[in-house]
Amino acid sequence: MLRAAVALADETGIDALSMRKLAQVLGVVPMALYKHVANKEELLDGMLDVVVGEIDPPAAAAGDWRDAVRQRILSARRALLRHPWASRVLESRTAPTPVVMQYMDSMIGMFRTGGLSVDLTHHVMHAMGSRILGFSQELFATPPSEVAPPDPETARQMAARFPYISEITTRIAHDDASVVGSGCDDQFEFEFSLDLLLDGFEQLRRRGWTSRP
Amino acid sequence: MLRAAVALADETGIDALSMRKLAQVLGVVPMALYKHVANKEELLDGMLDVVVGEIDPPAAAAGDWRDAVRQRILSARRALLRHPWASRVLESRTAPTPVVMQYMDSMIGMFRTGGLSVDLTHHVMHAMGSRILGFSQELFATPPSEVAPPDPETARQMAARFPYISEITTRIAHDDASVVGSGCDDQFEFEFSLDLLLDGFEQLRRRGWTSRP
DNA sequence: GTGTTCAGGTGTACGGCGTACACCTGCTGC
DNA sequence: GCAGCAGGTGTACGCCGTACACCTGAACAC
Repeated sequence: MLRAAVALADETGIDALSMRKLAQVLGVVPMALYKHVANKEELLDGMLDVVVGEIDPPAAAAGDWRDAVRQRILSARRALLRHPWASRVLESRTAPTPVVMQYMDSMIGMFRTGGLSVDLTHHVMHAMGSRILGFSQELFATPPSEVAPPDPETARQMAARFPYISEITTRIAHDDASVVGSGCDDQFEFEFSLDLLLDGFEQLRRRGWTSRP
Repeated sequence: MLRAAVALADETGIDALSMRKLAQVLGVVPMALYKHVANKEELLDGMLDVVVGEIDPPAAAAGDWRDAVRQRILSARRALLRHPWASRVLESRTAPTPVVMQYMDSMIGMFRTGGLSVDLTHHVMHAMGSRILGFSQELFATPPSEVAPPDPETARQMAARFPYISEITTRIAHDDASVVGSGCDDQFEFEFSLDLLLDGFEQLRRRGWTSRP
């Protein structure tokens, strides 16, 4: 049932996932689902557990702790990208399931094993935010090639009104003139800030940083 | 009408905000609202514009660019905290309104004025993510004192199952034994990662970092 | 074999939602 | 005096989650 729900959400989007639709796919009456989950929230929790279950376990320790963390987080990212609805659902949750807590715990363990203090690790986890689960909420990530390129007139108005934005967008357009797709390289952006954070953490660790001097 | 919607969401929460309820508050029939907004999405967009409008404009440049950015982002944070629903609604949006774009543009301007290259600024904006608007998606931020402290037995089970999590939570509990409220200091956590990022950006700027060598 | 239990499927119904569509009202400018 | 129009009204549709009472058939004890 959870598999069916995940598959349905993958195919038709999370907004189209209703108890009724899911029941229909399963060839069953809507209320039958309630013998397996208490309510829709619990269904969503279960679906997230499936996704989190797809994340690779921590790699055997070798070299820098940052490599291990990086690798795992990129695995999480891959899982989240396979199920585009998962990040939005995750954001809407108010309490973590045991499966998610298990993941968080092992993630914390990777920092601790890397030599970060309890104190630093705590703040590090906060700083990572949703990145710990492989996604960052890019405000208004534009789905590729959704909007048609604006006509020259409105483009000129845009440039006048939002000079800094247009400075960046023209730079991007120029940079990947050779590449097929236009727009930002989400993977690059994700790794950029991930590495920035991990390097920052490492510097604090070396300095023996503490929040209470 | 937008003010009424914002006030209603502030009081009763975003989930309780329906076109019907809002109409009722305004002493009007639900369909009357559709003479002012095309649909509920547009209403939500308008409400966000109100919130974003509450953010202070950039402070007059003085000293480090980081101070100016920091100050503005903390102002955004205050606005977002006044309207707890705003961050969740923001996350659900797919396209920015002109008001939000204006804000983003001026934010980019602050980085550019600070001496960051177009290239660096672009990635910096991505790295900031939702922090640019004053919030970070803390996964599962626990509302203060929502859950009762678990009985000793389940606490012991928790500690056994999630050793690293409990290591941190006991540390937190110990640290603010003197303070009234327990739990994390969200403001501290926010500023911790904000400063970590800003300092990271500044280092890259000094080094003349570029994504295309 | 008979009766009990129970996991799990069924059918009906309720109250909520967003909103399409046709209609009405009262003010404005000519 | 009247057209135009901004804005409020009433009805209705199709969707949603889910409460509640009911049914079915297999597992099992005796």
